[in-house]
Amino acid sequence: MIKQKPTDANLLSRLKAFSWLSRDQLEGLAASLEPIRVKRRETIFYEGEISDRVYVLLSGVAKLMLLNRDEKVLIGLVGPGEVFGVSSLLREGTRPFRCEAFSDCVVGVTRPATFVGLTLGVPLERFSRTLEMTVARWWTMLQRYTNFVGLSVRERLAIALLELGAKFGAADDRGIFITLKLTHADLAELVGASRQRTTEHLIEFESEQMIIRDGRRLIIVQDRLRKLDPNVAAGPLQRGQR
Amino acid sequence: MIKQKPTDANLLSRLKAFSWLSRDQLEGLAASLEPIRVKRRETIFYEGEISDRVYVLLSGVAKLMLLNRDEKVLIGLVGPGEVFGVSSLLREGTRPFRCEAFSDCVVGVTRPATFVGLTLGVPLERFSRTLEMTVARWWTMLQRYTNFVGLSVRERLAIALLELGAKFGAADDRGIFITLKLTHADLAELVGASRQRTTEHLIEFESEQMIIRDGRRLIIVQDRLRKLDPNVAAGPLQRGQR
DNA sequence: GTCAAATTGTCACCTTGGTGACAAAACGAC
DNA sequence: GTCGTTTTGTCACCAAGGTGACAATTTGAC
Repeated sequence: MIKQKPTDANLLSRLKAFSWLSRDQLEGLAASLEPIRVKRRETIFYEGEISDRVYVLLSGVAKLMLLNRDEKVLIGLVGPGEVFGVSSLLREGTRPFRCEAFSDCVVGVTRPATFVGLTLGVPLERFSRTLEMTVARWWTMLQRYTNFVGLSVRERLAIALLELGAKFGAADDRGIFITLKLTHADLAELVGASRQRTTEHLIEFESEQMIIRDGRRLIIVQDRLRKLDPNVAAGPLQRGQR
Repeated sequence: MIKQKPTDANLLSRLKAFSWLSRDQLEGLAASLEPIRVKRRETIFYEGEISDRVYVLLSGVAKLMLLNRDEKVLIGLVGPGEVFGVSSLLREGTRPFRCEAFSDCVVGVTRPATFVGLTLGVPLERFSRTLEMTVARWWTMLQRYTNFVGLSVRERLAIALLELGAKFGAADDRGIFITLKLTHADLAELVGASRQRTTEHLIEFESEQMIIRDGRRLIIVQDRLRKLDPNVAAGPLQRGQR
């Protein structure tokens, strides 16, 4: 990455995402953005890194991707004028995705607090909390779906059960008791599989003692199920991991 | 749905999502929330409806789902203390998902402007713009992934090409010219398919004149491709549609 | 308690799409 | 232009998982 001369407010004002900002705001933002050149194929940030910067793509195209188990999933392309690296606006702090330049890019970099202060005029903490309260679900669901790509029904089912346990579970001496009455069809919908396969996998899980069935309620044995979750099994993500 | 007596600030303060709010904020919010009882299986809102309310789940469990083509996809479960129906915080205005009570629920309903005013102390418009600038990508990607569930490679590829056209396309007399040099492998990653199948489908698309290949660049013929996109083909969503 | 409706358990069959393996073609660095 | 590297085009093979069809079981409404 190579530094460039400071960003110009006029340039920003031409990007539609910023058109609603006042002249003062544009100037403040332009001044705070540190412009950086990134060449094609170079990485802008890695998954697992601490996310303490927000980025504005000034020119070029970048791609967001996830390294799922061994294969990578392209999550989306970022075009000029888009703000990305937005996980830094949440308090929880690491990047879930990797971002790399798809073509040569110029990227403006700034600090989340500055960005939020300038555009909204509210302290970052307050904004983060509001985001967490409202749109964090999108975030969670997005990570869920992207993680699901390329996984087998067995794995997706294991993950779904763990999530249910985390959200609707009560500790029990045998594991985590799920306090919902879920039919196999519900579970199937949740993981995007057919009812029949879901039934079969549940029976399999039971025989492997990953779950216990108490009538129509489920008790999940976290430790065993977690072995099926590739994200957990692989350990925390680290920069440079292949 | 049946109305209930007004919500209590003490109840809210016990929900962890709201724990950071001041006593005053909690009281304001409690006063503005109109509590409604919803019985199991009843619908809280339909996809396609105008979204002009925010909801707080006070008790029970609700489910969010998408009606994809003929089959429904369960997107996620909402537990007590969660805020949902958050698309109303964006300016663009209809519900992408359907929400129904999974068990008997008590839901607090309020207006987005009131909600944002009380929690953030900023006008809704300003907040919406900021959301659109920052986290709208999550939203878009989430809709993308949920729509992908249950679709064939052919359909996913068609959708991806349309998206690329919308984002990186330039009008051309033959269709929309995609200004990126994408390899089949890139496209394959984007739709979650193997490179080989992607090649085959592209050839198929070409022979059906849904795309034109100009060297390694693509020109897409929107009208034809769109027939493959189940969301478009079905026409705009309407309440009560089966 | 009774009975219809919903849920679960099992199968056989068949489609979709992943994989590895190459050859042909196109590209790009020199 | 030349030559190694990418990318594209094609196949045959195989595994995962969807589907329809039932029987067995459980549930819940009355």
